[in-house]
Amino acid sequence: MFRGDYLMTQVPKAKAAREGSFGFLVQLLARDLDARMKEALKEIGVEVKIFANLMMLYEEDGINQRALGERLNFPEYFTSRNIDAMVEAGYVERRQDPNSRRSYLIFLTDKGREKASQLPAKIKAVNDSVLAELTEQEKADVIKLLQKAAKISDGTSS
Amino acid sequence: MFRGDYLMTQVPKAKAAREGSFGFLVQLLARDLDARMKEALKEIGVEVKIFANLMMLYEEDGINQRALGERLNFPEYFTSRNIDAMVEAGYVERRQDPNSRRSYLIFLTDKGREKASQLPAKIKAVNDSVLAELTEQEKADVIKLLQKAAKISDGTSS
DNA sequence: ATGCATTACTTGCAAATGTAAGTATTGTAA
DNA sequence: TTACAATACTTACATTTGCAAGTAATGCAT
Repeated sequence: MFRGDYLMTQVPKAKAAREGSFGFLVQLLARDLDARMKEALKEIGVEVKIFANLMMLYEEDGINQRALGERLNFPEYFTSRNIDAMVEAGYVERRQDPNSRRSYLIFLTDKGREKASQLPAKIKAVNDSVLAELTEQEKADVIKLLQKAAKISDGTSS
Repeated sequence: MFRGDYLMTQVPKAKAAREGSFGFLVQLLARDLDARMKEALKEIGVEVKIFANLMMLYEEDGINQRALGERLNFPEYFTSRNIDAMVEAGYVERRQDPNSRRSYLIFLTDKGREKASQLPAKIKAVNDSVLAELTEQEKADVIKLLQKAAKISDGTSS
């Protein structure tokens, strides 16, 4: 066992309170997810900070930076720098929006598309590993509940 | 409506994929929680980065930095600097551990305890506001499921 | 009791982040 | 048409972060 156990007197109550807090759990899981994602992405040489934008563009490119950021709830400055990094990595390119000289449309390069194509499997693997303890039904349930909390309609409109 | 809508062609599928991802939802909620907490804490003049440790100490002080960090899954350097900040704010004090000259025990000051006493209400308010769309049963469900994912036993052993 | 691993904590430094202020372009209203 | 607001994006600067390396004290095996 470990020395310091004598400090543990009367902790259970505090522990329960904290671990029963939605906020605490979400923060804990967010950090865990992030660490696992970082690991998984290392295998394909993609930085974790880039991956969300890259995935987004894989689903639809030719959008401007503002639109890209909005879909991920990222602030603009972040998207701006993120795209700098992706351009530098050779994953995307900025093209002038034919309708506005103040905005760019972002397009994946072939290299970027190739990298992005590897992302869905990684994302799924990480999500599955974090949710490994849950049954399929429970996974569906927790996602539905989180969507409700995040005020995201679940799309199933029938 | 807003210009740029012409860009939205064929987005629904991508949107659904992203919003159905556990990881995406957790990150989204984590940022939301953080922003709301920051707001709520502003009212009582407590920095968000400090609040978790302060809350922890309110539940039990007189523990060392390592133990404190472990309970929150925070890295040591973070706890170290966090305590610096709390000491500076006059919320806690470091006392030599009578059993070891290489560790400190952290105690709340009266001022710190007073601040900390205001935290539970704030935490509850933020959690409630994020989970406002859910019924009581759903709240309990989502917390239980997240605990299971985080491999935290829920304590109810019977 | 000596040497070496471990524990507890801190810190230097490079990189990442957030804020606020900047540029340039476009919309809009008198 | 001109002036003022709004949009799209960038960047300077101060702070925060994270890693790795540091200090100091302790445990532990020989």
